[in-house]
Amino acid sequence: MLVLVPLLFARDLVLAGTLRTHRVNQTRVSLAPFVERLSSRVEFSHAEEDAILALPYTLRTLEAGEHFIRDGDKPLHCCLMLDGFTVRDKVVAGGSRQILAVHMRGDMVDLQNVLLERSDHNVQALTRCEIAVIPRTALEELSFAHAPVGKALWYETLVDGSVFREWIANVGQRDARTRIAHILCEFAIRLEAAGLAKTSSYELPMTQDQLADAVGLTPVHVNRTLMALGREGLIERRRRSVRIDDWKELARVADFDPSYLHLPTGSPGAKGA
Amino acid sequence: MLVLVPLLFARDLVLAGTLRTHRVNQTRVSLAPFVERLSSRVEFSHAEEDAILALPYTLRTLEAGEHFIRDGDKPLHCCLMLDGFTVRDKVVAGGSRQILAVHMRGDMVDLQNVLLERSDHNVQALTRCEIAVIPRTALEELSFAHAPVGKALWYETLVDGSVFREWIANVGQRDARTRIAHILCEFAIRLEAAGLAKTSSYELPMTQDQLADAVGLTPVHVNRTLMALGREGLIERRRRSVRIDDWKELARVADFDPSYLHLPTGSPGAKGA
DNA sequence: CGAAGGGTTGAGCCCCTTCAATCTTAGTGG
DNA sequence: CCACTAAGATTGAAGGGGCTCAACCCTTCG
Repeated sequence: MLVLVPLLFARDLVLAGTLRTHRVNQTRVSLAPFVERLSSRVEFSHAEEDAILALPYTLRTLEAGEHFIRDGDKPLHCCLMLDGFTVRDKVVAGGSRQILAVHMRGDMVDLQNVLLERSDHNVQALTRCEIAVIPRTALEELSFAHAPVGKALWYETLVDGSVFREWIANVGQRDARTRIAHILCEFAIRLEAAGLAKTSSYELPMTQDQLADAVGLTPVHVNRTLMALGREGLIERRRRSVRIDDWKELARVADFDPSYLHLPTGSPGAKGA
Repeated sequence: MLVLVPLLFARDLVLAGTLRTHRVNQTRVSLAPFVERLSSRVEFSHAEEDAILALPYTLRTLEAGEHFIRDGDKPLHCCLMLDGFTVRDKVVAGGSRQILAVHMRGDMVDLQNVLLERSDHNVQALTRCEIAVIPRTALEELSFAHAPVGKALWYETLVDGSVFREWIANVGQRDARTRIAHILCEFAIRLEAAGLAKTSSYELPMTQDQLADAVGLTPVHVNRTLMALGREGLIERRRRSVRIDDWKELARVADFDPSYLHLPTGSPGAKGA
């Protein structure tokens, strides 16, 4: 089931030529962003950094639309996003689906698999993705062998939970205009934090149908609302590309306060407050 | 700010007379249900159990409606529910609020405060509550000193996250009838798991206004929907008391599958599948 | 150049909201 | 024991935000 794809991963790394011959080196390079991400919140010793870099993993490419984990599976691994976008979703009776979270480079998807045996939702690739597949047992052992690593991973799952809470409020209480503006703001901040775009301008990683599933509206109404936001001069769009013309006003309309993202201090999230 | 209330706590304990003189004994008695809860998922040694029981804490009574933590606070403690009900909620622009979670005896509220510095939501008492207030530093130290304890607490927060995901799907995709039936089913299972009621009959811990805030509907529509569920013979109500006449049918209508609650095996959740 | 996926727009409808009134129940004080 | 009160539950009527259905358009790609 797991496929080694040694030549296709983190697109901005230029070490492809050496990968096949330097397996250890490949390992160190691929998980390095993971170490950086975790260490933005917890201080690591060199030994701990090395332990993270020594985690066993398999590189894998997912095609757009491919399901990686399905509701009810008992996954034996977690995946670290190296490139591309994935979503987590649930399908309810009647067949409609709710997107629960969108993940991008640097995110650890489904870290709850470290401890929860059975997955309660699907994980699907939005775009072609490169992921590092890490056995749950390795993550569990590492977490408890090195307390700071465990702390950092626990922290990640707590932030996950915080975003879920904001999403409950988003779909539960806000009208379409506010709801969509809010998710546009969230993407802006998170994409910039991940080094994938500037807050003022980015490529939306999803279609309007998918956006609709994320905010609990119909695609038709998402479209009308996006058009309206454009007409009001808050954003400009051309297909998937989004430009935020008036960040402050959009954030106001969106009722957006980035503190729920719990970004490390110094991140762009600060500007949104 | 923290008040010792030595005579009012876990109502089914009959040791009130000895509390003032046997501080150590009081401690052990009050956190015992906490040990039991955690050990349903992780195996503890005697030393670990003792370490949990030795956690410092303060007993406190909250009056109905009282806010315990507010959005933006930097809480230095977590609270273990000994009796009563609390909710976590967020208030959005415009003033409407979304209830994010309902907590009952045995639940550890706001365990994310162990690592996240700033609270992103409020915690409010629904009814009069007895809680054990535990310093976050004590929980953090314990978690990393005793890996199984850390594992159990991490587990608790992951289950929290799983419930949040289900709530996103609930408010995002389901119609009023399904949504309300779903939350009634969730309460039934959780109340029974907490030993507070039978699945077939329980006391709803909230008013229809509060229920409305939990499911993202108006109180008026919640009322109409409850009345309709009653007319259809799925439930019977008299004020807050709920009796489920046809569990299987209600669960079907609710699109309810309790696996998202990740209850320990052997819990009543099994029957809902 | 044709097909396919996704974006855009219109018309009509319905679920849920809003506003407002009435009813029920529990609690209080005389 | 009963009036009084307040909180919460219930019901009605009317309106609107978002849905459904369906058509059309635009871009990309083979």
